[in-house]
Amino acid sequence: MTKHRILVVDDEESLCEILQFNLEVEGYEVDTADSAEQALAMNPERYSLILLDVMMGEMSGFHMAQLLRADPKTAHIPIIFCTAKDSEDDTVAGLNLGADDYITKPFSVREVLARVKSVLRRTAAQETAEDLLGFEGLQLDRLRKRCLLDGQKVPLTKKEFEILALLLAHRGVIFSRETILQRVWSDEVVVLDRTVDVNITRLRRKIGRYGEHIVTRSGYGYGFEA
Amino acid sequence: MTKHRILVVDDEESLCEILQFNLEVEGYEVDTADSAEQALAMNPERYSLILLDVMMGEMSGFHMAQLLRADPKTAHIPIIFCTAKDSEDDTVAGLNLGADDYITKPFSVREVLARVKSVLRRTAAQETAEDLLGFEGLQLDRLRKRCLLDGQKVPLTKKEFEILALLLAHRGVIFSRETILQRVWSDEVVVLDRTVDVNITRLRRKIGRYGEHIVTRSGYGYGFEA
DNA sequence: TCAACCTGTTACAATCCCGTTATCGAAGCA
DNA sequence: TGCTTCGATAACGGGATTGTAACAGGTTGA
Repeated sequence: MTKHRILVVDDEESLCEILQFNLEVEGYEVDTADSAEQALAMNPERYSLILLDVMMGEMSGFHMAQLLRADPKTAHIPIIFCTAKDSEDDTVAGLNLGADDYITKPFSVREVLARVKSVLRRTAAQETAEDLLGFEGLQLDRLRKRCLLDGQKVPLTKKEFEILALLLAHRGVIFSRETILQRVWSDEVVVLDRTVDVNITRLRRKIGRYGEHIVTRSGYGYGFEA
Repeated sequence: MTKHRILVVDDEESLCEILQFNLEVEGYEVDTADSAEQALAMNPERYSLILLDVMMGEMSGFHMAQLLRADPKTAHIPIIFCTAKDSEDDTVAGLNLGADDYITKPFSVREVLARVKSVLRRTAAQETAEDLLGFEGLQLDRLRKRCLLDGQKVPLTKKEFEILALLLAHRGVIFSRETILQRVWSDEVVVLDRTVDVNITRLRRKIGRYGEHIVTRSGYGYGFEA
């Protein structure tokens, strides 16, 4: 398991530092931003968790969360809200924007660490929860890293397997090449987006008649359709 | 959303009780059976999910799954297998019987809950499409980048899709060509505003009788009207 | 060490998207 | 009727997008 990267967004600099220090002690890689604008400018898609202050200067944390959710590159990233207010309205609104948890200020460092750990564990569990992905005679077993076509083993390479798993786990959804690169390749690796094309071609050929279920939406990307 | 009913089939009574208790805490309605025969006798078609032990007395879980799949009344019900063995043969056979997931014993209660939730979400998600934009028999699915006319797929190009999405999202509003160019094309790209006309024409033709709902306001622009 | 395999890049062909242009019709106005 | 303006539409073609074969560097394993 690679190190988790966490982005802390709060306009109180001292708070950012405290959180950064403590999270880094726990073994996370941490960056901080003191405004939503700054945070959005530093490639939020690279992080596996975002700690977000609700009350900030220009742009509120809620608004930023909305933007993150609207972009397919960042829509899946878990968000923990920090809020000083404990009015129900705020909380409810925040949760509907896809917050995965929230903490009310003032909070103890211990509390934050617990929430972070819990959210990361939960989302990690979700991603591996569906070990079996299938469509008719096509079965993916994520535990055994194996693909079966009508009960017959089909040797997929790692990349092919991961791409098919991604598409199959979100049947119907169209993923851009960029998103596929980000989710299947790690963030650090830089490859051309045409690489995705080539892997899709190889994948299509290997899964026989299900190849045509991997559809191309010109200008958008690829998806798995029934 | 009505409460989900879950049937737990396992010959270990204590295990049944533990699962029943925990699933009920999570808000599910749960019944248990200690044999495949008993389970089949209690109208399995009433359940939305079946948790099935592979190794049981007379009839194996696999065999029971086969029977469930053979009956159209129960063929659609998702099944999660519980198995102590992890031999390859068992798994392969299980997959072909249409298991939606499997868990190997010993398992934690947390793990079971996660799988149940995940499988139910997946099967439910297939029915309720998100991100839908529609007017009567005309549907736009933004995630799938797809347009349906009376349930029939209509192949729209990217530009056509984006324009229709814009108009449909703001029904009744008249957009100037300039605004449409700004929103659908990016700001950098420079094209003649007559280009919009042409794309509108192509779009109108493709969406059949709904073409006339895209109205022209001479001197102003275009909009979607009921 | 060699062979087999994985995988990113490149090149080229095929497709089709879509911007431009030209022509025509409709509406408004004198 | 003649003129002008605006929009509809057909047709063309350049260029963007995609599919795919081939190649090469890297890795793995015997």
